[in-house]
Amino acid sequence: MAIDLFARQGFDETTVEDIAQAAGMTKRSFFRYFPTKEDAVFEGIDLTGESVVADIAARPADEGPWECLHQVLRAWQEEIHASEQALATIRLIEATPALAGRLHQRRTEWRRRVSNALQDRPGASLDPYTADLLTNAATAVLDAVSSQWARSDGNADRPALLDQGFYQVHVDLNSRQE
Amino acid sequence: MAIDLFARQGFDETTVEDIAQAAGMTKRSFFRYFPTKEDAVFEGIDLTGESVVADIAARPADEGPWECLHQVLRAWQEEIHASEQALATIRLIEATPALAGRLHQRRTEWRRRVSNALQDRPGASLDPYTADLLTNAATAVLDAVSSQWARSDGNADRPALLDQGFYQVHVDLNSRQE
DNA sequence: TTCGATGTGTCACCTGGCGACATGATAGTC
DNA sequence: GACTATCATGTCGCCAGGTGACACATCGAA
Repeated sequence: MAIDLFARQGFDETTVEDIAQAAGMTKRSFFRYFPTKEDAVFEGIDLTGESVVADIAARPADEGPWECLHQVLRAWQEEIHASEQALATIRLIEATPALAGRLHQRRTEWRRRVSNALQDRPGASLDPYTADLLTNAATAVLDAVSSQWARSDGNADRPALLDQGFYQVHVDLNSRQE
Repeated sequence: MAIDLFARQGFDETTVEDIAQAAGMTKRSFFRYFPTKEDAVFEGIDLTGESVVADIAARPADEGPWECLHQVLRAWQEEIHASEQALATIRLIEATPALAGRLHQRRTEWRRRVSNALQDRPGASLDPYTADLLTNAATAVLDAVSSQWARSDGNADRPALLDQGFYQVHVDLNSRQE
């Protein structure tokens, strides 16, 4: 709904009242559904990654954390970006700094939880710094995948890109350099 | 100046008029110095990385891109975070989503330029995706360093953390998995 | 029917941010 | 020393995002 308006006339140029009116409600009501104008863009997309944390805990304990992230994120983003509007949404986000910022805010929350989930895996003995490195590196891959996917006008194979990214980037666990 | 106020009473609780008044100017004048309220926090910090791009071009051509990033960022962040207020600033940013978002916006610009600079290095034949992976992975390390440094109350050795991060994370250049 | 919960509209308000214009200081020229 | 262009700043008014308080309606349970 709101995304159509944003895509047509731009994010900043679309007021909350416009969106609300188009949806047959009041500005005040809009803010009862969405905490901010930005969040209307992420409507229906699970960015907090409830499932991700659970999935991490469910992976076999003898799997390395990097591979674990790889498998979980592969499943997760396939599910997320099955949407029709994915390309338009990504383009919109890339073109709108405020949206990129908001996405990052959500991701920050998400990363904290993922980082903790990694540390909590049975048998894992990760220090917080390494857990952050792993988590941040994973989002680095995710971001690169999104960019490349948008660059290809949505034609690239997202899972393949993700796999490639996870193969090209690795994270060592031993914190001592040899 | 503004950071003191933010640190004392919180970012949202400090209005632009407060800051302006404390600085002996008008609200309107404040916005002539800073494009947004957030930017007052980053006062004096070079986030656009003018120097980084130049430094990348100046590194020896036979150096791998990951090592190149490592060396350049090592120098860069030593310069940046020599400031007294660095810890307070990082804490403030971590506690204020809006600031984290704004920082990320700046970083996005920065990453685009760094990614291009990597591709433009003499002798480098990086595809855009790999260049993005390298750049994003580097910021992943930077972010983890900042978090860890804040976690240690500013006692950790930032350059050492950066080195460790760059050793633990690597990025392969060959895009084919073997 | 009555009651309470839930959803929505209305109104008023604060704040960040911008555009337009006025004013004052400052520096440079004749 | 008077004149003027320039720049910084103040003043005013406006828009839009976001919140709190309150009223009203609808609907299901008792």
